[in-house]
Amino acid sequence: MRHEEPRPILTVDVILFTVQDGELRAALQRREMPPFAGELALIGGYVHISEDANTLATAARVLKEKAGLEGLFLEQLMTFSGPDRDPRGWSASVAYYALVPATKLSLALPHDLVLVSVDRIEKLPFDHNTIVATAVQRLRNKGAYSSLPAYLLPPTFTLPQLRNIYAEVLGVELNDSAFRRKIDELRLIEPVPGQFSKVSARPAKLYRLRSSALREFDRKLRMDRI
Amino acid sequence: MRHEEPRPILTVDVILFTVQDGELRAALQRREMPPFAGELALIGGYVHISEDANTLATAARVLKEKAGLEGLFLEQLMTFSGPDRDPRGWSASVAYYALVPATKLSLALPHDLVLVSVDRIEKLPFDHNTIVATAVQRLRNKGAYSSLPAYLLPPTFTLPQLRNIYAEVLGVELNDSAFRRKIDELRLIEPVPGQFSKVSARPAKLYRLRSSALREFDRKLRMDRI
DNA sequence: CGAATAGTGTCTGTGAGACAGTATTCT
DNA sequence: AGAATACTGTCTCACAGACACTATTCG
Repeated sequence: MRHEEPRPILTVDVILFTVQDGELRAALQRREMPPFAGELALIGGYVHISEDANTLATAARVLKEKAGLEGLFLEQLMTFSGPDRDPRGWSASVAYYALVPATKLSLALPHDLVLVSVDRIEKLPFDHNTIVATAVQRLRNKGAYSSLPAYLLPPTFTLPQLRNIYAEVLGVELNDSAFRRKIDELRLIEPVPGQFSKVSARPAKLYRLRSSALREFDRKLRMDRI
Repeated sequence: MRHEEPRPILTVDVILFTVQDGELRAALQRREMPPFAGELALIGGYVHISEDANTLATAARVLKEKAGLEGLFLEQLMTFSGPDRDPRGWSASVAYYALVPATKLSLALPHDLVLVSVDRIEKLPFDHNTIVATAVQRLRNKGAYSSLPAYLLPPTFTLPQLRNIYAEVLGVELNDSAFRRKIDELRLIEPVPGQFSKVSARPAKLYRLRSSALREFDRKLRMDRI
């Protein structure tokens, strides 16, 4: 019997993504407490068994308490574990990733949050570099066959904006007419009647997601031959 | 500060899949210890922080100790958590799924393991019904665009066997010539020179996976319109 | 008017389903 | 020979990329 073994530490980490200035960026926060106090790391925290219904609730609470953000797309990534990832001892961290439109973020960006391009992230404490890399991979992969990138846009958006956000997430250029055809077929979005965006040369129709739920396709949007 | 809060319980559960008699089945085991002693449940156990390098190692150890199986395809599914899923208190279970060829299993099926069709699983303790349902969904989904179903076959197999295992995992019939074309294009497999299977009317060429790693495609094998 | 961006129409190559037809073994 | 299963060839339709073309606004 090994009932005497201490229990592992259980934490939650959140990778908060946004697209800003045409770049996919992740939010990092300067740690207040040890270990690694003062260093930039993922937003995270302990599971509070007295108040959290599950680790998803922990992630949502941590996002609210530490970044002041609510109502975001939030999904479990995977769990990272081991004896050495945290100096306090054998630990497991359930990682979540969240998507926030840059517009929502710019209203009130918390002072201690830094947005860093995912291609320019320095060495982070714990195994946070691995976690971020895994999250980026998941986002790029899932972005190619789901409505996921749309959660990086405000509730209403134009077709060029949608195409650009997909292109930025996937890191490729997208054929405009093929993209329109595909999005049309999939019936992902619907026009907002009578509304036009006027930020560019010619006003563009405004659309919104037809359903707030994440939807997946059966083919990838961009099918680069391997 | 909440340092006084007790830590959550951390366990690992494994959904062991096989295809037997043309059915996708999951392994269940009668529990020796409370809670729910004597009931059928998923194979699982505590993380042993003194010996497990991470929860993947826990899953592999549990599979070996409780089912006598090693060297299987084994991948993390997701983590399930909450205050009520385990009567012992707030707990998190990192779920893994494993694939085993029926041939390997029939050599020495542990006495206390039961294989149940995933369509006929009764009420299980904990939240194990949810875990199994999630695993089946993942297997069906990922099976459609990866070499995953091949891990349900022995190291060498024929093309009809491969087609059947995909069809059984996906729950659909597959067009034979389209399947051959696709598998050929993807270069997933290579012939084993001079080897033939003689179980059916006409001997069939034997193949093996070209790489032991899981490979994904950019299109689903079967594209049922939604 | 021309620049810039939004949106449409059409040609073409490729890939997948359907299915007929051929090959090889067994009884 | 005929049944059963393995394998191949071909026709056709649908879909995605390419790209030219039209539309609408602004300076």
